[in-house]
Amino acid sequence: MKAKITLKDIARELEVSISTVSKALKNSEEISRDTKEKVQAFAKLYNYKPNNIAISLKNKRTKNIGVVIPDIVHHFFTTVIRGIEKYANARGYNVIVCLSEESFDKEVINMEMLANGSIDGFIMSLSSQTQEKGDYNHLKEVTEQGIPVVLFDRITHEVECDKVIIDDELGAYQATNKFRSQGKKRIALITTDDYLSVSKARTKGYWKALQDSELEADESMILKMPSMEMDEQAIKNFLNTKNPDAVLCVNEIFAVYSMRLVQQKGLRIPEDIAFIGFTDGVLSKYANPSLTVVAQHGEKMGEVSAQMLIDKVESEAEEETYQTKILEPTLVIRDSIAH
Amino acid sequence: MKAKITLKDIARELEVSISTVSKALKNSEEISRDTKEKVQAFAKLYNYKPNNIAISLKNKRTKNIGVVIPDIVHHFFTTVIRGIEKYANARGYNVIVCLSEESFDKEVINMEMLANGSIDGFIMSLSSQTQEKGDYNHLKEVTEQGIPVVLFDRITHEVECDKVIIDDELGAYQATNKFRSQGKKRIALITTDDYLSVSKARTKGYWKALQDSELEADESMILKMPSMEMDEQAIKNFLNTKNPDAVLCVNEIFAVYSMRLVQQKGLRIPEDIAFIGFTDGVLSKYANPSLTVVAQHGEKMGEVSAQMLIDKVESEAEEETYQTKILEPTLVIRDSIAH
DNA sequence: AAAGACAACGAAAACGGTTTCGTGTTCATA
DNA sequence: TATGAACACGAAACCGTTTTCGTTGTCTTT
Repeated sequence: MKAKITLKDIARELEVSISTVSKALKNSEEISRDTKEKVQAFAKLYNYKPNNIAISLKNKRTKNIGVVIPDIVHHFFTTVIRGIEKYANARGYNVIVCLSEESFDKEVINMEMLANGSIDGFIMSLSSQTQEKGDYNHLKEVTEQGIPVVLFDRITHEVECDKVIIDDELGAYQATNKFRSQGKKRIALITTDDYLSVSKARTKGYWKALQDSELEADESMILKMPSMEMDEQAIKNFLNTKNPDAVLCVNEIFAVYSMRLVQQKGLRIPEDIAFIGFTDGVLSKYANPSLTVVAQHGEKMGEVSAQMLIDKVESEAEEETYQTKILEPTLVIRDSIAH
Repeated sequence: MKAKITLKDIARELEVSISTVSKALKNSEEISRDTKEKVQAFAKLYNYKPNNIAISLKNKRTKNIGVVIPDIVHHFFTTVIRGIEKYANARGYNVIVCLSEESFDKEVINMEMLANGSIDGFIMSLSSQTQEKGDYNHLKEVTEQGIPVVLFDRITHEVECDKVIIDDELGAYQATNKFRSQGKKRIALITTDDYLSVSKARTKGYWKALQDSELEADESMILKMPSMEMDEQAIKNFLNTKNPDAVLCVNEIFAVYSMRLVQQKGLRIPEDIAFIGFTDGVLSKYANPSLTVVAQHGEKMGEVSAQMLIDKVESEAEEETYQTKILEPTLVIRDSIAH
């Protein structure tokens, strides 16, 4: 086992000072050609690499960014991470991932762990419990310390920071209109409870589309699930009693499961009943029939978030200006609707 | 914006030395009751938290572990990360995720980035390019520096380190036997090229099961895809010409896609043709029919890997003993086979 | 009263770098 | 020959901790 070599080691071997070595390796003009060559050759030979921690301590920059998300076994978040990772890596940053598992406490603990020097900034999406509770003090504390934060997807307006969302309302609006334009009359919505900012926006878009049309918007055509978990029975009852001819679902799973249910009843998709979901994941692509979805462009969202964060981290100016970027969703047409 | 407070700040305010503050906060016996109370109260009031970076530099422990995987938009890897994260977090460690994107170069760069003090150890799964190339010098260098490494799933025996795998051969063997016991005669395998260690093992298990039976093992019943990407045409041709009555696939996607193909031909699943895949992801669960799979227990794998790594990191002893843990796969029976 | 024991604290080194500010040569210039 | 650049390098501070090793002052002991 050969341990890492340090500046001190090189200095001792070459009988020069540590400062000389440091400067020589940075090709400083102060150091003579001779010495520089000697030092650089030696460093290369012994594969010298500066210690990241020491550098971090010195310039108070870790080149790490903390990502705190509710769940990772979820296609959307996964693609966001990929986007963040790709962009951050290209700019020399590493990504520390922490999972809140939809728990407020875990979110707080994770942030505290990272906020003590481990990272230069946060990219986060709020846990459902946090959104339900409406307590954002942990976020405020961090921003007050001067640590930049970018919130994406599941955000709050109570914290002043940069934000990246997709226009969920627009996505739902367009999807609902798509149904209308295809002559669907009984358009249902399967969603989760309103405390999730995204579900709320989607419900709003759905509602608006109906109100903007000749169709009557009917509260009872909306099924609100208490959590992200599937309640199969609830969906079954809903579909049986409401008999919709089109269903908008706030995620893939609700949609795919619903499609199976109606297929078992002998209905044809999309002729008798059409489906649109949210999130363009594997499930949509390989479902039978393949599912039309409102794509959220998670990877793009990750990239944009990372860019905003790193730009802020690296900007000297202490401007207190925050922006919210709104990404446009797009409808990915597949076989669960007519086309 | 209130910046973080340091030991020095407390010392100045309270007119004691830095060492006294440090000791007081650690409840050292050296310090008088009075002083301790004063310091602790002050620290609490100003929400003092020690700087992680400084501590890392001091004791040469970062409490970070580096995870380098080929891809994150892949259910199996995602569950592994979750397992790692949960376990590591419980022991006070953070997880830095890097993606190699199946590229050898990226894998090398990522490891070098992290190996200079950023992490205490690695958990990795090799990129396909690395396995194809067979070049493991970057791993050897790291282990020679005394940085512990745990390899999982996509491993190599050329590097001395801890390893965690599932018994892929056994999984394929059992799946194939399942088909046999249900009277299937023409059992096909859809896999990827052999350089992926897991595919190789699965092919071996499949082959062994056939050789152990009265059925003849036939090379032409194996379709090897050149990469992880779907080649839809190749699968179509294969199924049409070979007419299997059972198909084992090394992942979910091949299986789900194949099921759709044969359904379009009017075949019934599982009566006419049965399917088993690998990886117990969302796709299997929500496919129509739902897919029987060899579950790989990714989360468990992550936990075990993290435990092995952290144990090694925290063990003083420089034992040079490495172990390979083999997890048992289990068959998750769903509707794509008779039951 | 001298000696040791002990309590309570501070100085300083160390972790591994970066950077500012000397300092001692050498050389050209007036 | 005295002056002053220019050059090449080193000393030391600094980032925020931990920890060892003094150094005081007080108290007990003989």
